Amino acid sequence: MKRLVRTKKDLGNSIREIRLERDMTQKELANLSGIWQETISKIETGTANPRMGTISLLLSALDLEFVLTPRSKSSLKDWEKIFTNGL
Amino acid sequence: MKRLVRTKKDLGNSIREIRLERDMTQKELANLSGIWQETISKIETGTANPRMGTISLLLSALDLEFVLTPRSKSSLKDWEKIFTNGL
DNA sequence: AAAAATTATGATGCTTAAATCATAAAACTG
DNA sequence: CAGTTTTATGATTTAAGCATCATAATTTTT
Repeated sequence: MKRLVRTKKDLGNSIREIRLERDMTQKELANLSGIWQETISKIETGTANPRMGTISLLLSALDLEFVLTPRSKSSLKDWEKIFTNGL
Repeated sequence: MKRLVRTKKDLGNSIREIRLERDMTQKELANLSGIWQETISKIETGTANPRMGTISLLLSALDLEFVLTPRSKSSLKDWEKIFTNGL
């Protein structure tokens, strides 16, 4: 399943999903990545606005990477997302 | 051509490449994204460690997105990259 | 080469990410 | 339900991002 990441909310949701798929706790991911559990919590909930360096550590710990691609068309138009919270 | 982004250096290189492919100046990208030209310069050169919010604005301006995927195997082993600067 | 445009760099100020500690809240487990 | 684990939150401190202005260095154009 393809995980698109455009916003910090997307990022947090994806990281949480993947972490859980692997039966990992935030503490375990924290140990692996060198990022604090508290920080991971804030990133996953979308509270934080993490730096690229922090994101890199998490990607590395989860053995993930970004692939930069042209945006796929969304089923929702941008103006519709204003109402559905999809953006 | 697939652009892998693992580090802030990767990010800067990719953004610059794509910007140039589109014959865009940093100033133009700045106007489009709302990020200052000076900041874009620092991001492209890998000097800065940008926040996800900043990255999002650039992705949006360039109509790009990240796809989160398992890491592809590199042709170089990690220890080799230490010598080739590939990391 | 001179002029113009583009990019890089350096400083300041404000804001905030992240480390760190403490603890509260929620979700499991026996 | 009590106890444990996991996750969330809040405060404090330090470091750094980003806006902003100024200007230097580089590249492009004429």
